[in-house]
Amino acid sequence: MGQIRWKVSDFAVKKEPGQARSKASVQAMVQACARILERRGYAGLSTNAIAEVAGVSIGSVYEYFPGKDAIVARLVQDMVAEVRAMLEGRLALTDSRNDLNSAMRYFLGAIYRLMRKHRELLRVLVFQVPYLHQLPATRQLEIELQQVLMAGLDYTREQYALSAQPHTLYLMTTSVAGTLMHLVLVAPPAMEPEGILDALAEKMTAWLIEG
Amino acid sequence: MGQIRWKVSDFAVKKEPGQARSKASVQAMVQACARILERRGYAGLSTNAIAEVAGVSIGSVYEYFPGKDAIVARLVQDMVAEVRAMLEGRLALTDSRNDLNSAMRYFLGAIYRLMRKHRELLRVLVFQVPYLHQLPATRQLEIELQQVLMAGLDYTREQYALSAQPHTLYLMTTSVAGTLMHLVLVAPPAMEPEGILDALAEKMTAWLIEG
Amino acid sequence: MGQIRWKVSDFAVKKEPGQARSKASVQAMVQACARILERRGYAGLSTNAIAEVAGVSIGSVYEYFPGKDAIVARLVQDMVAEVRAMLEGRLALTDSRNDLNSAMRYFLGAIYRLMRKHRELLRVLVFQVPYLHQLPATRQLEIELQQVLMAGLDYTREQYALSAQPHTLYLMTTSVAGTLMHLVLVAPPAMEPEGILDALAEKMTAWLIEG
Amino acid sequence: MGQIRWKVSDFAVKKEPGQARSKASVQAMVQACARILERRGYAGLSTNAIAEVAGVSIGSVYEYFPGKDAIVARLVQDMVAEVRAMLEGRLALTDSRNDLNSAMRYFLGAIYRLMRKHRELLRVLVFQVPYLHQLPATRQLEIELQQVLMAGLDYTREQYALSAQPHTLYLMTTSVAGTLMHLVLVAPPAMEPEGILDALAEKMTAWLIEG
DNA sequence: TATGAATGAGTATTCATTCAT
DNA sequence: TATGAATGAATACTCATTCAT
Repeated sequence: MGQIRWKVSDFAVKKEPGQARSKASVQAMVQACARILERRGYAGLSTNAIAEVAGVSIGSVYEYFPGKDAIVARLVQDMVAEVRAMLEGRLALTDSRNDLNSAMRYFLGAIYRLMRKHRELLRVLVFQVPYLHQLPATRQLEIELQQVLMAGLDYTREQYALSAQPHTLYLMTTSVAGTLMHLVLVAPPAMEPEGILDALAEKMTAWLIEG
Repeated sequence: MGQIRWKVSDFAVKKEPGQARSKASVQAMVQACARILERRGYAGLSTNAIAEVAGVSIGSVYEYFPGKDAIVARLVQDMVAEVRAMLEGRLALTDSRNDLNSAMRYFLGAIYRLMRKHRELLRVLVFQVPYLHQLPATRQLEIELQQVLMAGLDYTREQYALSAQPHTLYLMTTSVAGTLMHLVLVAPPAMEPEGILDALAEKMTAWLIEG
Repeated sequence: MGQIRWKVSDFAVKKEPGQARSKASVQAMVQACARILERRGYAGLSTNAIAEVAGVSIGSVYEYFPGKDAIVARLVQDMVAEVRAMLEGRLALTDSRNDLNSAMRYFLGAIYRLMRKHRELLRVLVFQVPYLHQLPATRQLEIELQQVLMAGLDYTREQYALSAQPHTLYLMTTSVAGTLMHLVLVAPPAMEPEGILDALAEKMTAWLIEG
Repeated sequence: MGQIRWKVSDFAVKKEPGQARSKASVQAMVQACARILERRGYAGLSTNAIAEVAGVSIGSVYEYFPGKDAIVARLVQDMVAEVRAMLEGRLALTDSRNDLNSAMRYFLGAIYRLMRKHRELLRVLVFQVPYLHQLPATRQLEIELQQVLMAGLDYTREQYALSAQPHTLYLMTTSVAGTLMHLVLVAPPAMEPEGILDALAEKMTAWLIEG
């Protein structure tokens, strides 16, 4: 019977790899986990499969992780780190003083491309991993995205006469998330995304300025 | 090993129940499926569990369904039928000629309440059932929602000077979906939904009218 | 890591066999368990081995028992039932009024022969099964043996001028148990048991009569 | 699959520790083995656990012992040495010429207290370690106990008119063993042991003198 | 000598599915 | 039609043991 509640320890690592060889093994397991999720889905993920694809023994898997879910958690953590690094890099380069709409469009595009890059993995994580929302990394990402948004908002508020209503920030995040998710995971490839992102950026900017 | 591709026959019924008793059995299985999904998640769903909860023998399950996924498919079909019935009922009662914003708000509220009612089941279906988007009923629902929206749009277009841009309809559906999903499945109960739905309706109406 | 505390449910049967075929399967599993314990010891007992020796599938084992310990518990239960049946049969046949020493010798011999019969199985149960003393059947047997002894004592007390001291009954049971255990499980076969049982019966009778 | 026959080499040490540090490591492993047996039982004993509790590496364990059973063997050896030392010390202090019953009582009490001291460890060794009776130390202890008893008997035979029958010595050892085992490992703590030991000593002395 | 990462055979357990009754 | 006993492939996880450093 599948479990329905998860303990923090399900997602914790057992032992941090010390030597270089250990680090490589752990990395191989996490990568193997990603490949299997993409190709076989969460139901096709097993510790034995991870060991095989990673080229390590099953014993080594349990040396470092208490079970497959901890490897998934680590994978999500790594992906969140990638998002964070990308956002920080972009933020340093951006100058939203000139044009709020351009800045908005720029970020939407960046996030869209990152999601596209991990399309199949993202699909499985979102639509199949039952505990995704309980993972520390997921929770942390949501918090950080809010902070980035709020910081950007405060920053630009000085430049523009921003008059966002109370719920606008919430509607923005959920709307953008809904659109990007559909665009990346559901919409047919035929649907041209650039125009949609243009329109989305425009509308979001309008929400910010006009309230 | 979990499968990654599903055939149409995985979701088909084996035999339509003829007698009243058979109908009751099938209904019991579908209801049992719903209860187990809510309480134990997709990983906790098994054909044996369905038989036990439904109070029928495991043999009977395979008499009517090729496997558990066909029962899930049937459950989704029933839920889609419920949505459809609700929407049709609402549409008949609504007169959007008077106030586009009120009509919009009215529908958002109706959908929100229906989603709330099936909160936990919806959560499992969306975040755990790997083949949800491949189900005929799911695909059909998306098409019908589009049609309802377009029909409503055509109807109201005569009343108002609607000037929606090419992508507006797409952005509306994805934004509304994203907001409702978050509101129902992710947001803390403390977050007061009525105000958010007010704001959402207002913004969506504005998109329609102002383009 | 091996467990150190056992729950009652570890020893309970999952489902009572109803049909004749089921009963035969369960009996085959219990017999297989006995054969494996005799030949390979408790460390060599596994659910897979039980299934193989019993000629049933591993699935069937778990159909009726939650694990191997429940099968061991059932085996002990059956053996206790055999002891009980033997004792009751002997008691009905015995007339201790004539000769207390003969009656004592008679019972010691009967118990000794039963223990001899299950020599290797008994050895493994006593010296290897960690939870033997926690089993309901074991506890029950101890209680019943005390009762039989006390009843016999009360009965014979009327015939003889029995003057057993307070601790004599306790010393009798532990001494007899110690001697029989050693005789059956430890002593070399060369050691002629009949003479020892004669001497033991004589001494135990003396304890009873002379206090 | 657990083994059922043990070779002498399973219980032999690989290498005698030379330096002081090595001696300390070996001692730590043996002590760790005792602690684990007490707390987790034989099923909870593993070489990895021994290494961890002893604070040495798993490699070191295999440097000095061929496996966990050799460590158990060494532990039993140490315990037997403790019994031997205790007995020799007691024997030197005892003068059984004055009172045979007092001497008997004295020894029973000494052995009882030693068994009490190692109660839980003794329970696991006796009821769970499958090869306990095959261990050289165990065999040696049985022989020595017989010798001590015989020597004491010869010595006291000169003082008293001892007329023990052929099997009396055997019955004494098995009865005493059975009673002490039950008193230490099975009987509830409520059962007052001193009175029982008094009665046992009295009866055993009587066997010696009266035959 | 000492370390501890890595190995992999072995064991418990589940669950979709079949088929004799 | 309905039943439910039986099957066995698949999966999670442990632990004795080796060997490169």
